[in-house]
Amino acid sequence: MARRIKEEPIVHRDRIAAAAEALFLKKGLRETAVSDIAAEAGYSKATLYVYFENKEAIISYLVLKSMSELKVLILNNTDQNKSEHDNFIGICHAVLEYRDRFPIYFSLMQDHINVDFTGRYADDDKETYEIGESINAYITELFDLKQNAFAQIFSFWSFLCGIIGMASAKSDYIKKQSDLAPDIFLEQSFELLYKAFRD
Amino acid sequence: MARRIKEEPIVHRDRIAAAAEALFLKKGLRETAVSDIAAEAGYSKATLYVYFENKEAIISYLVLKSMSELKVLILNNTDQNKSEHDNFIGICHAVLEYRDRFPIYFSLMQDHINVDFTGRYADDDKETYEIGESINAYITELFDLKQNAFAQIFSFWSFLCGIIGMASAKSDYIKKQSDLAPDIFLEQSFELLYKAFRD
Amino acid sequence: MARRIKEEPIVHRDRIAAAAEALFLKKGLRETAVSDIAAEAGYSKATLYVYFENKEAIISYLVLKSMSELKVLILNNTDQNKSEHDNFIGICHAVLEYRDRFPIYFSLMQDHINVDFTGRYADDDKETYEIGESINAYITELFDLKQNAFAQIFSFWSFLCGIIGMASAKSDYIKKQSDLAPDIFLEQSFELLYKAFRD
Amino acid sequence: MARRIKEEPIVHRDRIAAAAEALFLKKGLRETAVSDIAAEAGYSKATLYVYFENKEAIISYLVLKSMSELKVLILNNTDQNKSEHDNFIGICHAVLEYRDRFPIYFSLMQDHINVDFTGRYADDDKETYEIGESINAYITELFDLKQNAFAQIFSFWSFLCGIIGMASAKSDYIKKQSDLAPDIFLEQSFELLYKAFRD
DNA sequence: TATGAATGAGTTTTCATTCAT
DNA sequence: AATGAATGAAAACTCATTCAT
Repeated sequence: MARRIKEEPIVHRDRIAAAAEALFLKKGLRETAVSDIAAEAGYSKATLYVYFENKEAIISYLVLKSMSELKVLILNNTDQNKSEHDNFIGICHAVLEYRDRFPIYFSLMQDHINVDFTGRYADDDKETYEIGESINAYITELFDLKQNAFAQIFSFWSFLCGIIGMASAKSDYIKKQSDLAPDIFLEQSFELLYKAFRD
Repeated sequence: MARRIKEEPIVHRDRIAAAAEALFLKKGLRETAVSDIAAEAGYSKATLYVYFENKEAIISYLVLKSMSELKVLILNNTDQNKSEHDNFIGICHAVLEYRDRFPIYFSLMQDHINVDFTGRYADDDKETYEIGESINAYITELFDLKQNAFAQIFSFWSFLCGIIGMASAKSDYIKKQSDLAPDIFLEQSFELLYKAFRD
Repeated sequence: MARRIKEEPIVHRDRIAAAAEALFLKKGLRETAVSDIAAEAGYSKATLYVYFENKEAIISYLVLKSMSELKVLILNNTDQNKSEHDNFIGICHAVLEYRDRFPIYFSLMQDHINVDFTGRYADDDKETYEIGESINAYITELFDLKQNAFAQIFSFWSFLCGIIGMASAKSDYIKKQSDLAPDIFLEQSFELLYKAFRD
Repeated sequence: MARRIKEEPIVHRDRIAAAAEALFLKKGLRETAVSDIAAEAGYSKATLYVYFENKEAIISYLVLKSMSELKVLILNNTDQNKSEHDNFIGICHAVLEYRDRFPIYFSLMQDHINVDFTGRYADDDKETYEIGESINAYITELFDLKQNAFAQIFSFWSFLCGIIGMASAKSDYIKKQSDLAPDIFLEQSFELLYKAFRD
């Protein structure tokens, strides 16, 4: 292909990451070959390896970027001046928006956010972890959690990811069995969840 | 190998499934090759294809069997004479036991229990679905759910699978951040969840 | 390709080994790809991996076979009833014949005959080693070596492989600088070497 | 084609060659990538190709330089006033030192010193050849060889490289089978070799 | 019914080399 | 004089699946 004008490496990384994201979404992680990503991004396979150590590093990079966006989404959907209830629901909505923007990473999260940084792509993974922790710190402050802050937040995330993940995976089933649009169903579930955490 | 005395196909299927289960558990789904399963089961690779259309069909069969066991577990952990709270926690424990027995299928559940039976291994998948429905019917009766039975049960399953799945995936993280053993943490979460559903 | 009549695995292994040998000779070890060997042998690449664990295992097998032949060559070129001098020269000739039959393995020998059997293809490599030891034992007896048998034999092999290897690699140079045909030159060198070992 | 130019380029060539040598020594020839050499030398990969036609040319250059050092080593270890025996052993030690300094090139020698100068890196290879010839001339004079000078020297080199190469490659084997440290073993072998050449 | 034999279609990764600037 | 950017070509190896017997 035509030689490119000199660009910052980050431009290439982002172009590759965007192509990878599109394909992961369309075909799944394992089913997307490095050569597919290269073709989609308009580079040769070898060039990918100039910008990313390997396939795993592309994924880590993508997870990191999505985590940053999740944080922004959460900040945008909450406000110290709002009620506890509204902030709670705001976070639920942030995660919902996140799922719409990054359907892949949503299901990845469970596997990719680890405490174990012994892997090789530790740089990105560690940063991802730290953003996650900063989100948790923000929530702790927002709700003025005292006791058991960690356990409460961890439970909350688990429940929330559980319901959003399942509702996404089984939206047809929900439609078939109830008359609720999946997102209406989710609104109800968020309220249910709120009951678990208030007082 | 020596020709076997004629046996019911189901015997072969179960033998193969048992071998597959052991290997999936030890090495994971993708990492277990069909030839590994054949060797473990004492058949030739080609023979597997006599009893199962392909690898995916083995998984479907296994999911079906595990779903049956989940139902048994739930029946064993609940009792019409117990309190609502105890039955609620009983089901949570049933799923916990299920995760201990079938860690693989637990994480598979989200992907494998579908309403869409247009696939090729519909027979087993449909049966799996039906067992699931019968579990839901049992729960509806047990808690005497009237309004919104489906939505309530679906939410419950989603929350429960979310918390158990996350706690399993991140047990190290939990240990690092709190002083709770994962299963203690889960007990607390189950109680939290109970708050969401009691009136 | 047409399905083959059932044959013993060893037939396939030998067919593959023969193809590999021809290519190693023509193009060198590193320059011969597994797919070249497969094509030459008339199998698909995947089939090679049915019969050999990997490329290295093909080489080990080939080295083993050549070592067996070397032993035969040595036995054929020596005789308890002959003089020490004739047996000495007989072994030199055996190695010369060996080089003509297996030019590749001759240069491989230095790398492939090890005491270290920690490798994965230990089976063949170990057998190779044992044949080597049996050759050494035979020579010890043939020349009635008492003291320092090992050091003497090891020196002898080293000198002999040195001269034959160099003469093969530099036959043009020899022709250019002297008027000797390489093999005449070698005869003289063998006699020179004999002087080193006779008392 | 290499056109020897000016003064400055040689500085770059030497810097590159030094980096290459260090890496070849540490990781081996094939295992050292051109990009490794570039990084070690502090140039970009493309710049290497300004100073050397390709990787092979770097090796040729290195072989040339090592050949020069071998000559120095030989001169330092011999002396017209010493006995024939001492000079013989002196040369053996020179090669031993050479192997310690350039383990890579030692094993390369057999492949790299050719009479065939039709290759593309003829300039350096030819010079290497000429230094080799000058070493041979020196030895011819040192031992006052008359008849068969070439054949004697060639045999000598072959035996010597054979024993030193094998002793290096199989030092573990030597230790296992005898109680000799490899270099003690070599001293004995040098004496053995001397017997072959004295009248 | 059972299987030995074979393979097509991949997979990730590496690296020497080129060339416009 | 120097290089950033890009890549073609190849490498070793894997695995689910087929089919003649």
